[in-house]
Amino acid sequence: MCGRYTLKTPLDKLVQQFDLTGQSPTLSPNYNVAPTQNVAAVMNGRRLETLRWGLIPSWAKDDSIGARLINARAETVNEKPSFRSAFRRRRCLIPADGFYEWRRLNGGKQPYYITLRGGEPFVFAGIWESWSGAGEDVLSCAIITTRANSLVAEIHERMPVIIPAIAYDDWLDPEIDAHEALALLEPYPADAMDAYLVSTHVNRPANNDERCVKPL
DNA sequence: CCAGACGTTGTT
DNA sequence: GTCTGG
DNA sequence: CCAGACGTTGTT
DNA sequence: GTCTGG
Repeated sequence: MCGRYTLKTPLDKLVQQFDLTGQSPTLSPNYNVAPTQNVAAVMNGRRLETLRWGLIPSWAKDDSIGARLINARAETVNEKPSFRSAFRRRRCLIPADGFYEWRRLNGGKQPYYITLRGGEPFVFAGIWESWSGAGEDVLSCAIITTRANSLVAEIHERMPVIIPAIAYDDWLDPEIDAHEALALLEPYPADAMDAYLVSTHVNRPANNDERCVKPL
């Protein structure tokens, strides 16, 4: 799955890499992006916006459900009531430069840091929703997961969907049909990725520094 | 018809 | 809002 | 994802 | 054990 990631690439590089338009929110390097926090997302029109990680369906009575809807399975995202309308009409790209997965072994857990080979920033496939149950509207999002490729499978059964640059426009286009969007949800090639063991420093969401990504 | 759920992961 | 279960 | 709380009454 | 919060 995907429950933590990093975004430490400077904004000017993201603007260049993802053809961002308009005014972007300010970003500071984040080595430990965690659920319920505000995250940067590329919306249709290539505008960078800030959304809460953990999707709050429009019908939710309160926002607490969002903490549990941090991922949506590619296999069912077009069917589940919580995700279906967002998947069909409100897709986004969530920039990152690495993500963490925990490997279970002999009752323990060790975190690994996974990046693209070369360390370039990339984007997760995301869906977003607007919730107006409290005073102001809350925009929130979820990251879509799929089966792990051969590299990540050594660590965990699932991994986030990474959208290749050639598919950015299609993914963001609300007019493409669900079938076309589903076809983009494939595991990223293992031979284009790297993974290494890191310390449990990253376990604590408040820890946000270089030690999170330091090879063990 | 109305009531109640609506999610993923991992573990058993 | 929409679907499933009773 | 992991970390941390999880309860009431009454007193300071 | 289970739920909430980050």
